[in-house]
Amino acid sequence: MPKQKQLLSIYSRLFECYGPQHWWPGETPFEVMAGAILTQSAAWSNVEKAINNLKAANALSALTLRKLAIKDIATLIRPSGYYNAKAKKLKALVNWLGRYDDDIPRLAARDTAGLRKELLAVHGIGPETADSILLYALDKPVFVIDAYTRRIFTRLGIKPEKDTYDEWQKLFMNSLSVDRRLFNEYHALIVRLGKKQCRKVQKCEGCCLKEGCPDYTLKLR
DNA sequence: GCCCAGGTGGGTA
DNA sequence: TACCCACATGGG
Repeated sequence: MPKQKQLLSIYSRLFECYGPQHWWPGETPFEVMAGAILTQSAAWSNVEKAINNLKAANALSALTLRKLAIKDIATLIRPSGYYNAKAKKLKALVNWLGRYDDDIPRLAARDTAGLRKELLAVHGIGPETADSILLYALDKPVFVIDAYTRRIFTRLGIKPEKDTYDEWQKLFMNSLSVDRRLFNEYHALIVRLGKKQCRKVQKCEGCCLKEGCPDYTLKLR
């Protein structure tokens, strides 16, 4: 089967099984941006706690975060883990936004490639975080690659020659139509499936995505 | 107590 | 370029 058909077929099966995911879980573009940093190597349940702390302190805006000291930001986002490192990263993000007067619609109007390059130059924003911001906060058609994507598709026998972020992204973006809604839903569904991975390989019932589990098939639910 | 979660940056060979 | 490691909380 051609790669394009395989990817669309997997997407259909995921969508039929789980339905629309309504991603990203965030009320404003800025909340999405902050969430993209806070969720780095962290469970979303912990990120929610951090975001709620920021909301309660009226600190979930670029303006407030620029005024706050790094150690005070760190205290608020403590539940998300790596709080000192992430406080610095949030500072870098809001300082960058300040160069555009925190005008997110104005940002969104700029070209995707140029924006991506600038995001990657911000401390704490790597390719996955940059693409999450582009797709979920700025509505740009880029495919987000994460650990789940690599793990699931490798086990399905679909992977690029080189195991790099850019190669993975090309695999999806060259095989699918460039459609932000498709990219949005597809990535959200991948995470939904990935989160179901079985923790006990010995008792796997077909849901496990871990390396070494003999029973894995893309048996959903 | 142990494992892991929607990564990234910095240092070393 | 290709590895290592630090960064840290909370749920299963």
